[in-house]
Amino acid sequence: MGATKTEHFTDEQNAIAILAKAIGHPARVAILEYLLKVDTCICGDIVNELPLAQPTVSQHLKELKNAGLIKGNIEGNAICYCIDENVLSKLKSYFATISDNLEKKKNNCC
Amino acid sequence: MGATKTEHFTDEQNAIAILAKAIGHPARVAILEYLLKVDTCICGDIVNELPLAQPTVSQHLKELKNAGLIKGNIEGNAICYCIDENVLSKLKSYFATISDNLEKKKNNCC
DNA sequence: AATTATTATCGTAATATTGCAATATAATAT
DNA sequence: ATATTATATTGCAATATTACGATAATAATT
Repeated sequence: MGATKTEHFTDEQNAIAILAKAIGHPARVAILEYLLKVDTCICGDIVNELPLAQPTVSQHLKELKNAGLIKGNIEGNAICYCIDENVLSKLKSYFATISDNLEKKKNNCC
Repeated sequence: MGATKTEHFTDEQNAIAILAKAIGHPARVAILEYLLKVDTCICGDIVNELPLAQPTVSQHLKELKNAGLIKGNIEGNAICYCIDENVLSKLKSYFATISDNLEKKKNNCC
């Protein structure tokens, strides 16, 4: 035991969980925010921005890519990473829906 | 090694990461969605809704509570859990900001 | 061809998460 | 008081994550 029982949940639940899990580390939040900040997305310097060793950063980038949050293009020598707009738009509407529904209900029982 | 280097990131980055991490498991996504669905929030039956044993569900609830996503009130014998509106509103605006900024930039380099 | 720069992968240690059986706790009901 | 119901905690095994040094892979530069 110890492995997540993915098969018992809906595809949407798993999809949201995968995205949230990928964001669930401050280094990856920092990477996303950095990618958002810089105009161009030539991103070799993410390593310099973060207080982590290069292999660690590379691993975090890989996880963000696996989750679908970022895309990477080979740019000659380096690699150009950037956020996938569509996925973030999906997260935006997911949390908007939940928050708006809560607002509507206002069952302040807790 | 192996522990997250929390101290190197900003408070906001850590806060978002903690929330996202808590949502980063399909069982906890399912719990949130269930809490959203039911009108009242007397929630002992979450265990029946999920394909997991009672201690496992209790643990997931604890993690959601630790992250601040849900609140719990003792309701006589049982416990009444419900989502913290404020925290979800915070997530809503965080992802809305990112998504809207991306939309504005439209630097489709990847 | 050798060097340099950039990113990825491997291997591994430390730590965290997941899941559950067994047990404990707390409130209600009998 | 005892049984019942609802939830939490403990302890533990299986698995996953985090971090990094060492090394590999790839492409540009000299």
